[in-house]
Amino acid sequence: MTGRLLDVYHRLLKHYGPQHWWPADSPFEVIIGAILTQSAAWSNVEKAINNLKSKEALSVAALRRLPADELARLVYPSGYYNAKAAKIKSFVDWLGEQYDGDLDSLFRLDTPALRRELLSVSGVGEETADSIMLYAARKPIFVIDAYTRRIVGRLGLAPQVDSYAAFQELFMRHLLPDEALFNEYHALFVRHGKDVCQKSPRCQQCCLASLCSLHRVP
DNA sequence: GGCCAGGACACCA
DNA sequence: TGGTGTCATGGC
Repeated sequence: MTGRLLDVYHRLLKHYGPQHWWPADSPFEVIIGAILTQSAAWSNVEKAINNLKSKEALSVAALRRLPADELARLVYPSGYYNAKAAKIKSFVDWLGEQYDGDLDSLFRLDTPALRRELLSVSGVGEETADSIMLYAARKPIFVIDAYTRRIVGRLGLAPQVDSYAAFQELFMRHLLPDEALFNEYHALFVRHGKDVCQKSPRCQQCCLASLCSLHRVP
């Protein structure tokens, strides 16, 4: 399995090149982006983040001061704006109260403790927590998203149990814990998912077509 | 006009 | 425990 997973990775990397993830100027911006991108197109998240930057609201202190309705207005383009404003509020209030607003002290926790802590925050689920750990705290943990599940499924590599943990285990068990590898691999899955696998007919020309179960003789 | 996008959570059986 | 509804804008 290790060889197959690395083969897929190298094919994607060769085809698309490095993705330079996460597209953000700071670890804190990664976190806000991770919340805003929940079930949203990244182009819409960029608009919301630019709104926050233009109001100089992209900091723990500024977001804690900002009234919820005003925050909702700024993140409006990313959709679910009331829900996402509440999630951002819950995160920055929690970070302020528990860690004095200091991300470095949060990120000093070991990986299991950090994951538990992040999951305790309302609005932070498994994918968001893992995205924060990989792309903001730079911990070697594999992020699973809808694209990853879809592509892994088409490759015929999906685990028996259809759960986040089972998909994550597939990568964590068979790959060495390598933050740079996990960073690039997940970014490539997303790139490939956007680029090709949303449109299954085009998958015949995609760089993974020869591995894909859609094109194997049953 | 319909579908989907780098999910999470409450609720119900 | 697993399925379903809700939250909602913007691009194609």
